[in-house]
Amino acid sequence: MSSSIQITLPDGSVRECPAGTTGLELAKSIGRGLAKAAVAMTVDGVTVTLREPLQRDCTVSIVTRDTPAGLDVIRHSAAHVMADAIRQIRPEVKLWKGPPVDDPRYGFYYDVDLGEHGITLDDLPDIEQRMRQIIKQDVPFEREVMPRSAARQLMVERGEDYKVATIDRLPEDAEISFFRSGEFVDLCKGPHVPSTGSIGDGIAVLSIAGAYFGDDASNKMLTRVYGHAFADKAQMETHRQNLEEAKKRDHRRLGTDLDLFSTMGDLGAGLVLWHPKGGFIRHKIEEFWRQQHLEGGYDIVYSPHVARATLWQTSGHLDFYRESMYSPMDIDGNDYLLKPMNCPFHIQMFNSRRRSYRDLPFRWAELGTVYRYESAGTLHGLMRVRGFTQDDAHLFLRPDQLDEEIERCVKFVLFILRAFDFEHFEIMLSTRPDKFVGEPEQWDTATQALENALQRLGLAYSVDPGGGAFYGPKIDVKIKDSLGRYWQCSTVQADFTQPVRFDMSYVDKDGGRTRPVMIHRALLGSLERFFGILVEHYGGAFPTWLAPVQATILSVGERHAERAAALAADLSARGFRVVADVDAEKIGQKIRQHLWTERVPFVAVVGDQEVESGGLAVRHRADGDLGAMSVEAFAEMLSQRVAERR
RNA sequence: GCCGGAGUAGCUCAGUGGUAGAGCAACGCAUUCGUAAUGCGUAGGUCGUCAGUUCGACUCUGACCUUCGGCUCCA
Repeated sequence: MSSSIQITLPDGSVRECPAGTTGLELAKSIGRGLAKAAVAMTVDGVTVTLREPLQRDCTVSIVTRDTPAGLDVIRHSAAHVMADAIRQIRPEVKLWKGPPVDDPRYGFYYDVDLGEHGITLDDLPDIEQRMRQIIKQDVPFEREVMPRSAARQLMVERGEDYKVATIDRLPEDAEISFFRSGEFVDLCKGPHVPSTGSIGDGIAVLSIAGAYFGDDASNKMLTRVYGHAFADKAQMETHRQNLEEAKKRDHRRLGTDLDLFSTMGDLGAGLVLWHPKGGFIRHKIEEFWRQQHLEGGYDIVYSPHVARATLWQTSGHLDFYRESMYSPMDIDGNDYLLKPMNCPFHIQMFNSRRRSYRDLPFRWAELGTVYRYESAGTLHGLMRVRGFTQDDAHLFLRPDQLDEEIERCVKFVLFILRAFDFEHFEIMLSTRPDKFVGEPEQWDTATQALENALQRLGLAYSVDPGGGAFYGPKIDVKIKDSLGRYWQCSTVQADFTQPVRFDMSYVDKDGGRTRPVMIHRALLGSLERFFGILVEHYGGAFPTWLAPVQATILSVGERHAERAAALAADLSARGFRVVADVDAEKIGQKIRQHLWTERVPFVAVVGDQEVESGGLAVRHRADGDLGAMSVEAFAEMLSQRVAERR
């Protein structure tokens, strides 16, 4: 204690302190404001609790509550306090784990086992109330290190079976630490805030769900309680508002409100009805898609919805994914299956005649409707369905064409997504799974080709080890929905395996037979899912080029009805989607109806002034009042927007 | 598939062991109005489905279907 140590701070300054100085003391010595905002500290790169005494020369930065690292600590501590609260209400509870999570909806959870009588939504306010009490009591979080036997005994005594199991699974040399706050003690690496008061009042207990012990579906299911914590109450309030806002943008809500689609019960789960307005938007998406493919060197092909089981036997689907396919139907004594993928058909097209190296690459694209028997519990609006249309394409290449074509595909993906105003995606490189076909060397080559493409294009990506398809590695692009969930849309997959299974070949320069390489790729992924994401992305307010109705002409009074109808007819004849509203309603009501409720991009008002001038008073949903203009000017404006796809 | 909610009018929801209500939307009438809700009226429901308990079930019980929040899964 007598000796002093040198502490280097983030600004480079060095402080001389007595050895054994704690983070709390250090923070106080730097400034009161900092001490108040401090929740943990990073010592030589390792984040620890502020109660930790500093014994050696080191570099220290104080972690404050408003930083991502600080919030992580607050949320972790809040999880402990929540477990404490649940334990006070239900002493028989057995705890499993309660980490902070990186999810926009929730900050942390705790998995608990409550035996016969789980908790219900009605219990959540009580838990939150109890948490607030514990926070108010400002109980210190104290770290304790114990030998394995003592740690085990403590958990056995407290009936924490899951914690005992956790201890038993810790490696031999692991340091076993606990954090104690009052009566509550939990096996934990930490770090935690110095005392429960530091968590603050920006907390909430939000929802409950089931979760498997050990994240393994063959294990018992426990109760997961989700909560959130922020640096302060105002941020928690903002978060609640964001959740409300996201709810309003939820594609299922908007799909009903705007009459875009439905997934009504009698159809069967996971099947979608596209209503006229949703169908029209899909039509525009498909139109754009076809045009871009034809311009991009693709050919458009079609294939049937069912095929004989033998085809799926050859492709390997029956061996690998039978349980994800709809049951077979008996046709003339043969089993037929609904297609879960389009690739075997395109391969059959390739094999339908002799191919030359001169013809490659083939780029064959299809909007192919596939059926997959997804588990009932995973179905979700348009995002996860059982019948959907893939914007699929298969490229058949000479091996030397692989690198270039992969790069082309990835570029195409980005171009298409950007056309729909998506700028933020998550790119993932998925490598060889445990269950795979083909040769490891081929996998390496293909993985390298994918990685090269990402690097040449300068794209940030992460690696998902073992996340590849059974036939090859892939690049996946995910898009975020309004609730912060990521959904996979685009995919580019290399495949050396299907060509072998289907014994594909082309005639090479020297007259010999060579095996082609395949790329599977989808840009939008599933039209259903993409549409769902698009609805949320635009909040139902589709840009002019996609909007089912681009403009509504509103008559002010009865004497303007004829003129309004004529203008709508005129603009319709020019190829725009324009209707007139000549109801005897007030203009404010009509504006509200069309611009805000139905989210039509433009309204144009026709009253005495406009009848006289022959023009329109135009207003845009987002850009506001655009003033009076002639029909020609308005038509020009619409054309401009459509041409620019906005 | 698993855990836990929910299903009443087109939508959002209230309601009770004795065969149902509100607001918005729809429709009709009146109003003819200048940029985010005009008034009055009418109509609309086998209370998810099927069984069971009961004198009687929308209400209680069970199964199933659908759906919501997660978990597992996602070629």
